[in-house]
Amino acid sequence: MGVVERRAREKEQRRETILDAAKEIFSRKGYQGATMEEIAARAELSPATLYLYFNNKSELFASLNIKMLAFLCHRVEQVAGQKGLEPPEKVRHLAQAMHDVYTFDPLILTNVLHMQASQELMDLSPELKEQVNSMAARGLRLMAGIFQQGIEQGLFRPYPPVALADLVWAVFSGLVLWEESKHGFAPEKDYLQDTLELAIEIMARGVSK
Amino acid sequence: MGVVERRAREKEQRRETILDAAKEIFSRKGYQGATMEEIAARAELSPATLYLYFNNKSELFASLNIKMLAFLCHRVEQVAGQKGLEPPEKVRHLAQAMHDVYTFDPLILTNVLHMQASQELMDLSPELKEQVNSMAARGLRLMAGIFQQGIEQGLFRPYPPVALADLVWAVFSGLVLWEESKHGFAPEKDYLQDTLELAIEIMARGVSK
Amino acid sequence: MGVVERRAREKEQRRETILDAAKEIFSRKGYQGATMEEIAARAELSPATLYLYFNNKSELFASLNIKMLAFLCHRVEQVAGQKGLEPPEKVRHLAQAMHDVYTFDPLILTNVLHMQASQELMDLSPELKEQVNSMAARGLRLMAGIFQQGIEQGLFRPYPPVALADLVWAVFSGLVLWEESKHGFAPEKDYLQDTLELAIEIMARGVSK
Amino acid sequence: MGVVERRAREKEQRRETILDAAKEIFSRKGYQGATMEEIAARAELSPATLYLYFNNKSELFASLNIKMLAFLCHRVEQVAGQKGLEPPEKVRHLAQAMHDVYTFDPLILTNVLHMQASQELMDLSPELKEQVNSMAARGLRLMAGIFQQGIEQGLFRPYPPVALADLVWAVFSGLVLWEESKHGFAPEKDYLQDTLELAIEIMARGVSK
DNA sequence: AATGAATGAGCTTTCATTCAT
DNA sequence: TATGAATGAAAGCTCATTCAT
Repeated sequence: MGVVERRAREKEQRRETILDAAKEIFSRKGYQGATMEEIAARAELSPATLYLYFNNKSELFASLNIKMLAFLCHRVEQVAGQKGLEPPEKVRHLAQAMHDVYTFDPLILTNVLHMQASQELMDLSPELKEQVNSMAARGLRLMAGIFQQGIEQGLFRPYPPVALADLVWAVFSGLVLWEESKHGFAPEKDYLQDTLELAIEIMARGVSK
Repeated sequence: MGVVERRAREKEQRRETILDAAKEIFSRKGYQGATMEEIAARAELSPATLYLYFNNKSELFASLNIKMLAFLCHRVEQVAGQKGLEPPEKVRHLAQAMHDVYTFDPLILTNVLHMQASQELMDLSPELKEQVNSMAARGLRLMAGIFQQGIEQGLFRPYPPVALADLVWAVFSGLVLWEESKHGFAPEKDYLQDTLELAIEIMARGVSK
Repeated sequence: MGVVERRAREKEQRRETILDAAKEIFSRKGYQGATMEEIAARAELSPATLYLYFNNKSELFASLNIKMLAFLCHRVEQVAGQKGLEPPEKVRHLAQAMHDVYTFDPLILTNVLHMQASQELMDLSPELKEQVNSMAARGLRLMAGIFQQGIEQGLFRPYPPVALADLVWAVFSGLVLWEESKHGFAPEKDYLQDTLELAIEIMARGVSK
Repeated sequence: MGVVERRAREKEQRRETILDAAKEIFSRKGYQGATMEEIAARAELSPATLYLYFNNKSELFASLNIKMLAFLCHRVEQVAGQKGLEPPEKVRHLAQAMHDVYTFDPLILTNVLHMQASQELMDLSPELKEQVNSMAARGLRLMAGIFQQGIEQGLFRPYPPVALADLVWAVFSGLVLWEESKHGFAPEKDYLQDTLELAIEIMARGVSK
């Protein structure tokens, strides 16, 4: 492995460092509240350096979201692609997968949704925009597919599949927001697990005949 | 009806105009993203005029939230205070009430939660801070009370009532976020009703023995 | 005295009310620090009303200074015009007169000097500008006259009279500034008298052969 | 002399450039009247740049005053510490020292006194506040010490030493204000020297038995 | 490649001034 | 005559972004 390769790996590592820092700051302060300077400080770099890796603030944010969406898609894909699993089982696995995602980073969805909501404001390059959108769509399509399969096998009520995917999304988002709300309302942590279980049941219930 | 009265009514109306504009903008852009200039433009006023009615940006935001919380509390109170209604019925009514609130303004909770999350950053006057917090607490206490009553009557599983109130909150927030997400993912509107029904069932299920 | 006269007197009274309020506020906050709103509040009037009596902030300030200068000139005139008084006596009386002025309003000179210093910045009407300048000049001329007389009678050293008048001014200003400085350095009040006495001596000493 | 050193020196130089510009503008317009934009323009920098060197307007003003007070303290210290000098001589030297300070920058005291007067209004960091106050106190203590010594040796009348230091201060301030007043009254420059001499005599006279 | 330094653009906020009533 | 309400203009300050080194 020559110098070129090492350089490339180093560069990739820096990128990750920055994305990690960005995740931390964007999560805590929101997109508008975060400053490039603060992200740079957390990454132990100068603000100017960030611009060597990302064209501007919104592309940094977008790249972060793509990374997170990729992880989410990956997990959902695993579930969707699992052979020899009945749809109801898959739904359970799906919920578990989403819980994993949530555990991996509780703020994924807050961010992703925010990205979606204000996409028109950000001046992303067309490629990035495309990437974000297609990835989000893919995640939903995968989820919808699971429910669709169940419907086709006559196991699920024929709720329009998109709506069900949205339900997953919604309940999951509930968890996220709920988590956030605790800064103010402060229930005990453990009820998250209870809530998750209920959410799984809802999903299963909502789709099984 | 003297001049003074008309003046007072006009003033109150302006306040409402501003709060409406603020709701619109804060909802779309978030607290940090919204600018006083934009809010003023939407209210068809000059930015300076906003400061005749609100001391600063955060107090405008806080006032908006207080108004929304007041409406929410009012509705929940109606349900909680309804005589001759069994707790399970009340839970159904509660869900309906929250749907009303949601219909009245789909963005209530997004804002309120954001307010809770970043409260420490805003330099609110102590009075306003107190008002926001006590109102939020009151809303939760009312909801918790409904479940508590059910538990005491042996009709509900003894989930800690706070957790249940949080569940309501969480699922409801899910609806909100879900709604938001549609800016990006755009499912059809009507599924909201389905989701709500499911949410009602969850709540009933989660609490009935 | 008809209605017209009463109206005129009332109007004059309002003017005085405003000038009093202005004196208070300008003294405490300085020209730039004072706001029309604060002055209006102190005069128990609306800001708009101030503009019925004065064209703008600087003319209000200028009018105030003219009033104060008038009082100062009046006192100095009394001393200068006193028959049968030898110049050395007159100097003593002059110092006393200035002390009276100072007692009447300790901030006269701070204000007047500020006015002089930044005159070019204020957009005064030519008439007001003229009035302020001629009044200040008259005050100095009167003081200079006293010393001049002494010199002509061979009683005072032939210091250029303007310089001596300036000395009076300077020492007196010292008192003013000194008073101001006490907000920070806080010596006891009574030493003002001592200092004044010394100042009188300086003045007498500086001019007597 | 590495890059780091040169950077540091350049940075220090910029700071000085800004302080010089600030001195000029604050002196002419006063604290409230001066604008950051004007100061920046004079320093041939953008307003934003000022904030790289000073946290805000009041800290810039405070830093300026600290610098000036430091110079003043330094000069007074030299006089106070001079061995083999009788108190009366020291008073003369003190007056000369203050004249030096005045020559170095005629506006030192105008600024410093203004700072003292409105200190409570400015939101300085506690450290800066402490620095300004302790430095001003130190200057006065040094001056008072000189007179105290004379009193203890029975050479001066037992005027409370603080009052005497204040007298020095006051007369000196008179010079400053007087200088200011000339923008309006414009006597010739040279009389400053005469006035100074008289001031020296006052001080000597005021304190010698 | 990395950064210290600089800045233009924009935001919140204030205030002298105006005007309809 | 008096004023409540409104606002243009400007001030302090922040921050994404650039550029010389």
